[in-house]
Amino acid sequence: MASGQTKHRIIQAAEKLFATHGFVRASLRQVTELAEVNLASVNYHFGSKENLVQEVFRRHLDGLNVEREKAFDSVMNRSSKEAPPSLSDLLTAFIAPALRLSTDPDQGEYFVQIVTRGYVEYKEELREFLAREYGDINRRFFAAIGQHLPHLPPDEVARRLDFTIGALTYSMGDFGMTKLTDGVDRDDYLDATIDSLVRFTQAGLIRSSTN
Amino acid sequence: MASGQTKHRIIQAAEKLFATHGFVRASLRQVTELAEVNLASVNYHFGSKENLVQEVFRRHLDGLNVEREKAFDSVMNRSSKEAPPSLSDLLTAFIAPALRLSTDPDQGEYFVQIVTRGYVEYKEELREFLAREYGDINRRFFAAIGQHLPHLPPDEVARRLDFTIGALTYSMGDFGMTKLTDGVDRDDYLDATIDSLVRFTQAGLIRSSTN
DNA sequence: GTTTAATGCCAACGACCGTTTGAATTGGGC
DNA sequence: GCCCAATTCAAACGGTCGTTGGCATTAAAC
Repeated sequence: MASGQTKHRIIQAAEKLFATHGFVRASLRQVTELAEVNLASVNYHFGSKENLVQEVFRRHLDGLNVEREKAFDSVMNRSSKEAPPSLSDLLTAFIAPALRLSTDPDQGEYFVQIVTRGYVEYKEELREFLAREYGDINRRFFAAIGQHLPHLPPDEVARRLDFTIGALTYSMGDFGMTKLTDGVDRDDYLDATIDSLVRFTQAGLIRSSTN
Repeated sequence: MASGQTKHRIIQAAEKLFATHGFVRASLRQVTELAEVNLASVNYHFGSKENLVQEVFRRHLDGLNVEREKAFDSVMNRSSKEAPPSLSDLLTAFIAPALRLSTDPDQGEYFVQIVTRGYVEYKEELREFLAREYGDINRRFFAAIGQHLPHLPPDEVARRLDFTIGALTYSMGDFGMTKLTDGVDRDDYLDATIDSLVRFTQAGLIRSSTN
């Protein structure tokens, strides 16, 4: 078998089983059986199960990170000091890559479940990892969004951003689950969800001070 | 040891370990060691680890369910056909019990993590369980909230309710984590978060159709 | 064709798991 | 004090786990 083939087969099988059964429940015997490779090859190619786990969900998170950077840069490049990006554009850039990736049948069939599992099963470690790898782009997004809420105290801005992230995160999981009904185009439904979520969070962010 | 003592000690220890290490990772040996009871007593009192797991997170979910029922009934009883409950009151009734429970140092120190773990590790089973046990109160909430959005198509209402649940769910986890800063009273911060979330979701629900 | 390093494979190891067994211990009812 | 049911306990069982060691196979280098 050509080099790299085995590694790839293992990762593919691991993604599927980790997503459906969790990192702990899914055993290397199940993974290697699904991948149709020898049991020992996991430790040969990855060193340990722990390393395989890390490689699996790092791959997905890296993908999302790249897309988010692209979306942010694209929005900022289209704007200027005189005409800063609209809140709607910023939110779309923040939301769309995540929702898109979570429904991409090639890249992210198991993306959401992988991240969710990782977040729950490796709570502290993943939290640090996210802060380290995502901290930058998130801070830039939040700074840009925060400029649309100059009248609010910082902790209230932080709270509303948390609500925004929460709505997005839940949508990713729920969408992947999936409420797509027959006869509705996948991309159409995705676009409708993105649009709906952008409007929802925008209204929540700027208008939640009224009664 | 008085009867019931052992059972209680096991549940207490199990809650802590299940929350911090997950249902799979936390072994009965760890649980019984922390509880300072004999290993076999788990199977004696609960029959199996699976039963213990179910009892642990059922206890929390039951508690939340009761609080939610109370809050819903309270809001509805204060209203009439001529003066239906306001959206703000409905959202408060929907949100407050969950956030309160998730920050109650006695009842819910591990509540959020328990539910999150359960949701991830027992995906399908917990989903059915939630639909069976919570379906009723949730449907009643959604019906009452939906009456404030009569102009919207049902699937758009459903989406916005998902966003609402997402913001709440995320807040529960994040709040418990916790961003409470020194010198700020716990209840004050909780009330501020409830208020902020109610306003955020209210704005998102009724005003997200504008640009 | 021979050498050599990389990779695949089989079998086994020790560790930990949930569960069960059967005997010891407890404590209330008589 | 004795009985009996409930509970606790130490020990072990069978099974699965991640990992490893040693040997077979491959394929590129010379």
